[in-house]
Amino acid sequence: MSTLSSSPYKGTRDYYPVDKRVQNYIFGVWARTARRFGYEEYGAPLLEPLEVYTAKTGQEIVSEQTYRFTDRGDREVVIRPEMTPSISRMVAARRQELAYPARLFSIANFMRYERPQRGREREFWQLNADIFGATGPLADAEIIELGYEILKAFGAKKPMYTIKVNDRRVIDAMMHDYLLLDPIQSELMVKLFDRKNKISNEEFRDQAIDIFGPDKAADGLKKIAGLLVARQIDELPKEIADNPAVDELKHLFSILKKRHITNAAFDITLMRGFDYYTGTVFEFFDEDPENNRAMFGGGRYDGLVGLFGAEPISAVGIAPGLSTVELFLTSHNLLPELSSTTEVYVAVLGADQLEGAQELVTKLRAEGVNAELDISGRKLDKQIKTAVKKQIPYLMFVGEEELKKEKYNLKDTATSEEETLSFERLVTRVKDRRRKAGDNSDDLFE
RNA sequence: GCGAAUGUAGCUCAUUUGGUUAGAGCGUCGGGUUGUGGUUCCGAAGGUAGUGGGUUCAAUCCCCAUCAUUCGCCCCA
Repeated sequence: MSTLSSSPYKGTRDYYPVDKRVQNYIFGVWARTARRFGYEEYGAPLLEPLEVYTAKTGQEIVSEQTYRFTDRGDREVVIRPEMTPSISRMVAARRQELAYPARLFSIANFMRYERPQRGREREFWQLNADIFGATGPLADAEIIELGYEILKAFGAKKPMYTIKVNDRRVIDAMMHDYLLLDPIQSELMVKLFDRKNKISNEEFRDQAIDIFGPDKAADGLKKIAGLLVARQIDELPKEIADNPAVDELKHLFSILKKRHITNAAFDITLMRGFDYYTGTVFEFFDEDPENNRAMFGGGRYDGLVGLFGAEPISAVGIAPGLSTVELFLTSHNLLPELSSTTEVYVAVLGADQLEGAQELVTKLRAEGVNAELDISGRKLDKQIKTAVKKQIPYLMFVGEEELKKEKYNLKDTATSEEETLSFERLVTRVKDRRRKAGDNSDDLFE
């Protein structure tokens, strides 16, 4: 007889209270920032019909990287691997009734059948924030600003990361009008650009030659070299600069500059997928040498809502992931000490005082204080150790004398400071701390 | 899907040219203190060495398979 394994399914994580605190902290910052920008929360089903994804995503991705099954009614079903198709479906379904521009966000979990790696799990959590029904650089800038403000709310400084920006139409112009590539070559070249920062210049050159073919390689390489020295939009070659998207990009950067988002820059090598993006694309990059990676990104996808039989509705969105943000916060030492949501641990001095302590805890709870009572009857030092281990901010001692005088010793478990307070003062003290700490635990559900 | 490394107590690691009962620190639990922890002292529990098979008189150690974790590739909606 074999024993059951206690480890979680491959690529998934267990969230014990200590982990859940971190998760709730991050979710709380996401939700608060999104609400501050006027976004309202929505929810969508965990399962979607297979067609929702096959319509717009590469076949390989849907068939090999999704959790899919046939339900009892012979329907092909997929566990959602992302939110964008679901929210596009929802917007299409109510396209006549929604008030535009519609600003929507959700925080949800997703599953992809992939090889787990650092910062990439099979089950993962994301914030999705999107604007529907607004075209142009103002909407694009707002979405980027939302990402910027989220990182600011975590305490991130501008030098810690950069925001790379490009435009799908600029990419198309570059591949088609400037490099004169056919669609198949373009796709390969896009992937090659995507890998550019991961491979050596020699490898890049050799693979580029393969794509161009022997006849056009020399000319093509010269053109690419010209592109790569262009760090500014103004330096782009004429064939690309004539594209209307370039003016919009310039406008976008001028808006970002007015918002003091100075760590955003044009990056011709930013590709970011190629299936449903139609305009601006962007990515937030961690600049820490230990964790130099794309954190999250987003872009404009004006064609997706129209796939659900409705007239097209423009859309732009951003999707930060939990594990990459957590890695960023950890590598820059931005994660705060998070204590228990329980605020007061009531230690009982003498087993015969349990009844009086119980009544007191009930009173605390009635005042809205999160309070836990030690019912173990153990010695005092054990009770204290338990409270400290649970990282409960306050410890309250209840014994015969305290109950008689109605004065209680309240100990701050972090500083060891202890003071004697009346019940009312004690409740005020606990609530003051809560306000100062900026309750970050469960306001998601307010 | 491909390549590499790793797998010994809850955690971090010892131990082997293959040889009695696999050790330590931290942690956990109990006690020295009948009202104060994060600093002491004493004691205890906890392991079929990831799992399965093979070689051998004998395997934690060598070989094969498998699973898991980590790193890289592919991919990354």
